[in-house]
Amino acid sequence: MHEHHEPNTSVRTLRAVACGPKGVTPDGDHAADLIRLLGASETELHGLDNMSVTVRRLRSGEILYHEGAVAHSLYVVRAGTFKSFSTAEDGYEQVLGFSGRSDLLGFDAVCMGQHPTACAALEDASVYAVPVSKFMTLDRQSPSMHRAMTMAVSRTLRQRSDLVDVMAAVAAEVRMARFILQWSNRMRECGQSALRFRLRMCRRDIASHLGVAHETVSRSLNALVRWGLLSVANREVAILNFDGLRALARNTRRHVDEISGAAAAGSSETVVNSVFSAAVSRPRPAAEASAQG
Amino acid sequence: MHEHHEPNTSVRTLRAVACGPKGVTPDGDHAADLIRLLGASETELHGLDNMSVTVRRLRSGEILYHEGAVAHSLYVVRAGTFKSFSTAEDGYEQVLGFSGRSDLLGFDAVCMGQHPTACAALEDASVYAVPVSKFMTLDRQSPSMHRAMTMAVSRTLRQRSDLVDVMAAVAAEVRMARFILQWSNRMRECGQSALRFRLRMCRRDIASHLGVAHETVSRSLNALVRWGLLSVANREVAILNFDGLRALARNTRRHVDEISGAAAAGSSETVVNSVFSAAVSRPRPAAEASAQG
DNA sequence: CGCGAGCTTGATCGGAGTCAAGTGTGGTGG
DNA sequence: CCACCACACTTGACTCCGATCAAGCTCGCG
Repeated sequence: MHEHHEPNTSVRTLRAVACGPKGVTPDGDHAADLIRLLGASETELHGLDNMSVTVRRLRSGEILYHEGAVAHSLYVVRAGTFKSFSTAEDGYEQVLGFSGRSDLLGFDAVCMGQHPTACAALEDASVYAVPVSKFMTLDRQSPSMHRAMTMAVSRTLRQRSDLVDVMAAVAAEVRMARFILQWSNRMRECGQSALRFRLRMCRRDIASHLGVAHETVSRSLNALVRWGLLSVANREVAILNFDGLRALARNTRRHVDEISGAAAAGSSETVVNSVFSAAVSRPRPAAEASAQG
Repeated sequence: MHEHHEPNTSVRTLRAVACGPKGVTPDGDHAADLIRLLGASETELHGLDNMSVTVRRLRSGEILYHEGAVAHSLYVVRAGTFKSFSTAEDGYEQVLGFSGRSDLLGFDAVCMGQHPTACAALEDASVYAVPVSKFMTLDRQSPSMHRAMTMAVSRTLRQRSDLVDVMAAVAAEVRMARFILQWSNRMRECGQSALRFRLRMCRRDIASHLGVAHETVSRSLNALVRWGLLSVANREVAILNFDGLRALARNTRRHVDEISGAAAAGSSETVVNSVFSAAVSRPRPAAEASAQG
């Protein structure tokens, strides 16, 4: 299960990749790349030589860090996709989030010195590694880098809220809709198509992420397809009706009105509209709403 | 709904509060207090005079910041309890977390310049407010403060994972058990009793936090009482069987074995043991577990 | 080609959402 | 001090969604 195909490739600097396992790294270049990745200006690149920014490459399925492992570094995803997860005693794996390019990993370890969660690559991937000690004094060495990293941390926190948003939905189809929309947003932020993309994770991981059984993931996806909102082929997903999807995602209650009934009976286009309107115009007084402020 | 009882008291420096017990207090002392609260050493207190750390007091139910509000400051809870939440179009309120003494609030706003979530005081409370701009250059002015704040951010991230942990549980009683345990931990960290405490939030907020209906919160709490794990009187909670509670909280699947049946039939003590053992020793092969690494 | 993992589909049943009353409980004002 | 009200909380009944168990199916890979 946890095979390490080529252990010697797990940690190495970029120079090391090019020239051999023991090469010295031109850290400055890495630091500049990292700043660029994080979207900050690179006006201040002096003093980065001793930043010790290294690159680590991982194969699909490889572990970036284990749960409970001592935290040496923070990571910024350079390529590929990761899943963060924790494992229960009985082996149940709770997926806490998926991370892609420019996402920060491992920061939740800073406060305890060890990683509270594990992280694994879902495909061949690579990350920048920044030693925690370096991060702490980052502001003095490179304010722009510090600024960028701080932003990344904040973004991480925000993404965690998104996860809650997904799990908060009561109906399985709504969870799925929200998940697809979140993934779509991420794709857009990465400059890729927001309407056609490939899910990098298996159904089981999605299930854990959404808090449903993996059979339910299949059924929910199927439902969205039947309603003409999506087209799904394996892990390839295309959004056919963006507004309809968003309307569905807005539902906060279990019963998704008559959507399922009407849509299941009819077929495609006109049905889509009914889904849209039904999901959008639900003036139900929202008994569950608490405006206690 | 959003009444501001005394607008002039909402934001003030401690100096403004000079009428308080200790008389006039310069900002530097605020910074020192804040560092102390965050648990850092206060070896470097110079250069804190222009830190602009202010104190804001809130009444029960008052909003610290609204969803979408421009982010001026970060906040560290000095006293009281807060809830972070986002509001859906239909008025449904999703509670993202509860925060207490020394918790950091508002950091998820840094990456966008405005608060993605709202925050309200659940009781009379007060916070330290640190301007975002100050935070960015904090390391140069006060490394120890910077260190402490960074730790706080990391802790915030960790707490968000805890929330996922709560919502990930399938059975309602398990969610409740995990929630109670988390709250117990917080109480302990604050130096208060981990076995007896008062929930500061209403059932409805708990429900939103756990991702269940508020009626289910009542029923779940009741179930824990019936099983002899807890005693509940209004918002006062006492943990009667800590290990049993933890055993229950470990369940990852819907069916909590015969706990409910056996416990509902019998009464208290011996039942507790059966709950304990039943919850602990469940060697079921965990079909849902994915050890895909 | 065959194996295995991932994925889909079907059948069943129990838990929890929903609706609907009731029962405190705290705050306000007469 | 009590009446009153709004709100928080509890309890019951009913229905239905989704977890669970159980086969098949598909795809990728050795």
